[in-house]
Amino acid sequence: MSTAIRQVRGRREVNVKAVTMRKSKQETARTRKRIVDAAATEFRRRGIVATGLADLMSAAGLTHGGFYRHFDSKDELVAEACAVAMASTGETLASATRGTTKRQRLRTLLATYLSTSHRDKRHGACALAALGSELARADKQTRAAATRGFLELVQLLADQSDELPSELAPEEANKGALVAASTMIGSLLMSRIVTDRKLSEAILRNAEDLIASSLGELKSGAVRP
Amino acid sequence: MSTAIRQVRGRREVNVKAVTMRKSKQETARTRKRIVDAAATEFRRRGIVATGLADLMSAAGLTHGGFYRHFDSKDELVAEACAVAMASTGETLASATRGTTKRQRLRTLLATYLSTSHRDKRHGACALAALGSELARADKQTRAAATRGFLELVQLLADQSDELPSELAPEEANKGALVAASTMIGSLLMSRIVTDRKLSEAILRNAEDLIASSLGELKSGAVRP
DNA sequence: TGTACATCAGTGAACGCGCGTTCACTGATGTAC
DNA sequence: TGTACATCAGTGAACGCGCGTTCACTGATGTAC
Repeated sequence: MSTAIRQVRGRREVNVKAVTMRKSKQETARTRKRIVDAAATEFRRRGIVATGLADLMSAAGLTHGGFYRHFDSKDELVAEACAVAMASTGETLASATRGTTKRQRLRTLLATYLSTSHRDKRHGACALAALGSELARADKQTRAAATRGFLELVQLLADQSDELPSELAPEEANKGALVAASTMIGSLLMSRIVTDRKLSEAILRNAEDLIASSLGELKSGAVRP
Repeated sequence: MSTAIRQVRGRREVNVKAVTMRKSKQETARTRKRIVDAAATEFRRRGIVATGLADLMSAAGLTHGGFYRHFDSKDELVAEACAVAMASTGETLASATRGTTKRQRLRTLLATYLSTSHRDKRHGACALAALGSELARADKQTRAAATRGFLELVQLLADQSDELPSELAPEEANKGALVAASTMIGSLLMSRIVTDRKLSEAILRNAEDLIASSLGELKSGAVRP
């Protein structure tokens, strides 16, 4: 197969160098992406510090030596993997709410994030809950990626309560969403730590209910004392 | 000094063997406690996986070889250190509320937990926020210790809203406290991850306000729709 | 188009290092008589 | 009380291992003419 591809390239090389080059870069980029994706999965499964580069590279179908053709250091990979993990959670939530009515969206979003399957499928879960305490010690780039992902989650929640009275400052409007996001992350985290199954489920269910009614209240324009 | 102690023991040995033995065990126990305390501090500062036993032992003023006179494995120490860290957070919160009026207690508790100094002084901070994602991957004993600490925090919060209408089931009464505890942990965690100083402070302040008014609402007996 | 050379993604051995754990040893303390 | 022996907390060297990183090498691909 690789021979065939080579021949095709050979025929085209004089006329479409740019395209050929782009194709080559694309293949390298694809490998790089495979490594980042494997990292996003393995870091969330086992933790950042506990996951070695050799494990990671073999999860991506490569040997460890090739790592430094793509990254300057493990830290660089951590930052990228974190960004990818955050984006994939964002997409999961966005696609879960797609096709539901505006009214159902908040409930669907909460039910997805605070589900037992999200709790148990850690390798694909929200990186903030899966890696939180390690992210707090990570370098600036990684924390910046995590911050962006967090703000996306806040925004997604704020979008569900945009029927707020317009006289409220946008900062004020985001207040409930900011706390709701922290509650979701904290609840998912605690549901994983706790050794009692019923308690674990109560944490998730209660958070779901309280956020729904709390943001729902905002939605109907109720003002707190 | 140790010679003097020995002489005293020498004089007593015939009559009070039991006491002499107890004294010896006490000294060993004190050393053991020093190791656990150092671990509780260092784990929270650097993370569990990232902290080596040699670092830990030298932080306790010992060399690494003596570790296994006190513990069977690192995991055993992790579980104990986690329990100690959780207990110390409980004491910090309890002593902060001591001397304040019943009415002020919730606010004081929230202000203490969600303060920037708690955010920044990680080595003495709440283990659930400082070690959360590592605790979720820890063995059963460690997670059980974390669970006990979490439930204590929940109880402490529930105690501030014990003026609830009595017809509510105790389970229902704890619902708000359970979510409030998760919110506090999630907020403290996120305030550490985020790269924007103002955002970090907004996370803490907003959580404080919303929990205060949310549990305060429960306190006055208001019923949600 | 064919040929000679350059590039560079990927391999696998090797680097020094720190990890958790083990062990022979020490010396202070406790025990027995 | 004094003496001989046992215990055991603590030391520091050593174990095998996996870590992040480097490097000489390979071979497929791309480039130049």
